[in-house]
Amino acid sequence: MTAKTEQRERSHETILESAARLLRARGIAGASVAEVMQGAGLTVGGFYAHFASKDALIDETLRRAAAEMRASLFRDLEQKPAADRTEVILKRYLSAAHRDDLEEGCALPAVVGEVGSTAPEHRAALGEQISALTGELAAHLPSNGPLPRRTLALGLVALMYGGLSLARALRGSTLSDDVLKACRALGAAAARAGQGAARG
Amino acid sequence: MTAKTEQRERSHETILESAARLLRARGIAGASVAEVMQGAGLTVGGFYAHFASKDALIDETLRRAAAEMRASLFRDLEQKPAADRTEVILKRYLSAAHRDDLEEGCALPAVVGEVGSTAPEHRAALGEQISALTGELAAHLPSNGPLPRRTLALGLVALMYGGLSLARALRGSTLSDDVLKACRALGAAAARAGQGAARG
DNA sequence: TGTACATCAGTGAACGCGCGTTCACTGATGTAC
DNA sequence: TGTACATCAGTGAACGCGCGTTCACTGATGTAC
Repeated sequence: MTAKTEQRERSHETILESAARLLRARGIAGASVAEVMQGAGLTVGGFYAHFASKDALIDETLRRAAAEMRASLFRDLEQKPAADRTEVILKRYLSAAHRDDLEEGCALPAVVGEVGSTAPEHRAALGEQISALTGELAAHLPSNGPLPRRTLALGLVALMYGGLSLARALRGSTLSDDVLKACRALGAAAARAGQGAARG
Repeated sequence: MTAKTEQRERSHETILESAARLLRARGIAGASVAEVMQGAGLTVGGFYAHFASKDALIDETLRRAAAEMRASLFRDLEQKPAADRTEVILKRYLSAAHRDDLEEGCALPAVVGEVGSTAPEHRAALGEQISALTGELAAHLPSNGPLPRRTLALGLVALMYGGLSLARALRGSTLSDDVLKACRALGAAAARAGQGAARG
C-alpha cells in the first residue's frame, strides 16, 4: 500500500470521526461540511474527493456511531448476572455522564427528530440502526414473560432514547435529572413485569 | 375596539396558527419566517410588527401547541373508569393517526432534538411545557404504588415522546407500527406494575 | 541511480440559494375640527 | 357632514451571512525508462 493511499484512508477516517462528533453534538443540519472538514484538520474543498455528498457522509456516520453505541452499551455484559442485565443497560444509557457527553454518546437524540421532519432521506439508515439496536438488546433480555422479547426491547429502546433526548434538551435543570431517574425506574418496572408478571 | 385593532389581533392569531403547523411538521429551523407568514396569507416584512424575533415566535408557539396537546390528550377522561385512564392516554398519544397527523399532533418530536443541540434558547419554554404535561398526567394516574406518581408520569412522558418521535422518523415501515405497539404495551405494563405491584 | 512525466489528495475562491432581519413605502382606517 | 391630517398594518426589496457544492490550481508522491 502506497503512502498516498494510506494518507487517503487516514483522512477518510478522520473526517468520519469529526463528523460523528459534530453529528452527535449538533445534529444533521448543525454539522456543516466546512466544520466537519475543519475538525478533521482539512479544508472544505477536499470533502468531495472522500464522499459523494453530505447525505452520504451522514448515512455512513450514522451507521458508525450506532455501531459504537451498541458496542459500549452491551460491553462486558456476560460478566453480570442475567437478571441484572436490563438494569445495567438502563443505568449505562440513562446516566448523567452519558447525557453530558454530547460528542461521544448516542447520536439518536440529535438525529431522530430531523429524520422525522426535515431529513427523511436518512430514514433507511436510521431504521437499520434501530433494528440492530433492538435486536441486540432483545438478545440480552431474559425470555418468557407476558411481553414478547422483541416488544419489550423495542419499548425499552423508545424509552431510553426518549429519556436521554428529553434529559439533554433540559440539561442544567433538576427536571433533567428527574427524567433520567424516572426512565430508569419505569424501564426496570416494565422489564420485571414483562418478564415475570406471573411471579408477582 | 377599532377595526384596525381587530385586524391586528386576527393576523397575530393566524401567524401563530401557521407557525404551529410548520413547527410541528418541520421543527424550529424548518419553520422559516417567510413560510410562516405565507401560511398566514401575509408577506415576510410584516412579521416584526407582531413578534420581536423568530425566537419569540417559537416560544409562544411552543406554549400554545403544548397547551392544545394537553387539552386533546386528557379530553373527556372523567368518563372513563379510573383504572383504564392510563391506557386510554397511551392509546391516544401512541396511535397511528397521531403519528401521521404531522401538522396537528404533538410538537415535541419536532422540537426536543433541536433544543438539545442547536436551539438551547428554547430550553426554558420547553421545560415549562414538559412540567405542565407531567403534572397533568400525574393527576390522572391512580396513586399508591411502588413508583411515586410523578416518577411514573415523567417516565410515561419520556416513553410516549420517544415512541412517537421514533415512529414518525420511521414512518412508512412496519417497524414504525411496531414501535407504537411496543410502547403502548410497555407503558401499560409499567403503569400496572408501578401502581399495584404488591397485588401481583 | 537520475530524470521527466503522471497522478491525485488537498487548497481556496467562487457559485447560487435560503435564511433572519431591516426599512422606505403604501394605502386603508381613525381622529380633529 | 366634510375635509385635512395622523396612524399603522402590511408590502416588497434589500442586507449580510452560512450553507452545500464546484472547480482551477498546487505540490508531494508514484511511475517509466
